[in-house]
Amino acid sequence: MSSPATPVARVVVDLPLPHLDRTFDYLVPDALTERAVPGCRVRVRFAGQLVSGYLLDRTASSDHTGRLSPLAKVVSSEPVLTPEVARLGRAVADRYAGTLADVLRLAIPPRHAAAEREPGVPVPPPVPPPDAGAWSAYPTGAGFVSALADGAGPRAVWTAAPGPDWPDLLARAVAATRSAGRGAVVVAPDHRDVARIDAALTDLLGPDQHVVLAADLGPKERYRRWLRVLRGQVSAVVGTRAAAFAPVTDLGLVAVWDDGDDLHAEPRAPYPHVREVLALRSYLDGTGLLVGGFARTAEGAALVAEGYARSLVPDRAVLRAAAPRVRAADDAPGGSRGESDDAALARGARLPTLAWRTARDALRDGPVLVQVPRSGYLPAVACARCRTRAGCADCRGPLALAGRAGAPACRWCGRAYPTWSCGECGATQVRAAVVGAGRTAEELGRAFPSVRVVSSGGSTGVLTGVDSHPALVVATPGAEPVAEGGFAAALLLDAWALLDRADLRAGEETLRRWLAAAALVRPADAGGRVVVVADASVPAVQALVRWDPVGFADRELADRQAAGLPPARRTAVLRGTEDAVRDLLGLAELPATAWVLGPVPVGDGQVQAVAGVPRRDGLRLAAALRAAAGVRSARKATDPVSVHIDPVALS
DNA sequence: ATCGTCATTTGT
DNA sequence: CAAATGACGATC
Repeated sequence: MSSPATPVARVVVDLPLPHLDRTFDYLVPDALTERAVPGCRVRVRFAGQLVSGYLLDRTASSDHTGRLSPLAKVVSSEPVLTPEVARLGRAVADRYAGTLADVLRLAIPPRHAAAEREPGVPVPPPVPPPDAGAWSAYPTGAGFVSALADGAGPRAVWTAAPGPDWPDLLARAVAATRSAGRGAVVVAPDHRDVARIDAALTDLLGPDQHVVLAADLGPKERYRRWLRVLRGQVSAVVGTRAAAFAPVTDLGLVAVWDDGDDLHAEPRAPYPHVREVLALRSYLDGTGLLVGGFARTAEGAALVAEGYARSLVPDRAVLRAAAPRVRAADDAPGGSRGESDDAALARGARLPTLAWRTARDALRDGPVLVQVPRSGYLPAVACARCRTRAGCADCRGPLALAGRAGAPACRWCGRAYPTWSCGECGATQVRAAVVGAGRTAEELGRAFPSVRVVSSGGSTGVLTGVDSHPALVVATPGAEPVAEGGFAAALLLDAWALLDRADLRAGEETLRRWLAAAALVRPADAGGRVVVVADASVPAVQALVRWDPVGFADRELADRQAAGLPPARRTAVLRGTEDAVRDLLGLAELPATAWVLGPVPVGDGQVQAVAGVPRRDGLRLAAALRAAAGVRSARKATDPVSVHIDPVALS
């Protein structure tokens, strides 16, 4: 028996230390040479300990000058780390100043040996090209779908027309991709949306062409389904966050629905965002990309602005026909002089008269959605008189109350404001943005005594759907059920609580939630009405009234450009003890274009610093921070610094 | 955790 | 001036 041609295994060790984020060479013993295939899980002796890893590939020789240790064990020959996912994982780690091992922990589910032993399932038959369906309501929609059916990789940021069609449109994009013999990945923020897309795919293609990957399946079922994807037995995947890394063979399309939802932001290091992972994937593998939602994020607008993706929007006439009539009612409840009966009742419900009348009239025709804010947001600080959000004069960050009775301070740059005056009206008093949500259902019940009131979200659990009978449906954002035949009306309440969030994306996030609720309402011609209780001069309110998420996103992007915020600039938020953060910043050779704010205390003995660079220097920023983290970890520096690139909430 | 490297100490 | 010792850093 001669020795094999490739006796060396390049191994990624599963350790979280940045300075060990590279491959290590091991000698493949003759006894393991058959089983030690590229992509398989292995165990190796590393610095005296037995650690897990992935065999990246086999080579004839090693650059390493010292002696090579033997591979200790091949855990399984299943090639779970495909070359595509290895490359994607490397790119995601580089983008987010993280390690490949950390990304692979997100991308590859834990092994379940019993699931691995099970026999495969038959590959489903080919799919015929679908017709464009409701995509024909979009001037470039049919072209997008037919490009996918031709096996091309079109890229689009899609702003969906209101209504219940969107899962079907996603399913048609997947079907077109499958008809070209290629695979697809669709990621949605939560299980309800995954279930809707799953249902649409089943309607269009039957149950066998796709698989649902979700975190709540249990380890065995999760791994079983993931293996079906890995083994090429199924080529269309719909799922939550982690599905973005699904090892689909011959991938032709990656899609994300509602990319503004925070659930798309991974909470574990290195904190990658689904949209960014999929955009990278489309770039690396030349696949189609579909970034969709009723709203458009500034990041989506940036993909269009830089020419990476086309804007996919409904024809203006179609939009007019599909959207409800939206009006703004300002905050003041009830009428003024010579109060009518209506106004008195409205006052009891703490509703503007317009909102109350709209609900009353719509309740003759069907269910009415009432969107109320979730409780528990960090209170930002606003002017006590005119309610304008208090912002930092230096960096435009949000002001928040530092302690119980402390002065307002900027949450980004730390500047304190012992005295403050409102830029709009000159008042010097501030108030915390108070969130009052719980009482709403109760008060509405009193204002509409004969009407059924149901709740969704919060402590009551989430409803998926309601029937077409009159009812008040009180829901928190993201928990709105679908109504059979659409809601007759929606009231969007306590807008200031949403707009006051101490967050860079407050306006964008507020509009996203409003659009999601308003999209569940019947078209204007069918009587659909929406009342948003907010000052009509607020840009998010205007964008809702005119149903113009694209214009809003373009302005948001321009504002962020002017303010030097993501996505125009790439930012890194560093958190840890003061010594650790200063140590890291001292070691990091940041690009010359970088600015640094802070560090400022964020409580718990931790501080935060923010570094920003122009977008084109983003990889350099991440590389510098990762190198500095590597130096620290090589020195066995204890107190860690978390590095978070372009966090969703810059606060 | 363990091993190798290299500077320093120690014994002749 | 060679062998022994130990601090340090890399870890294949």
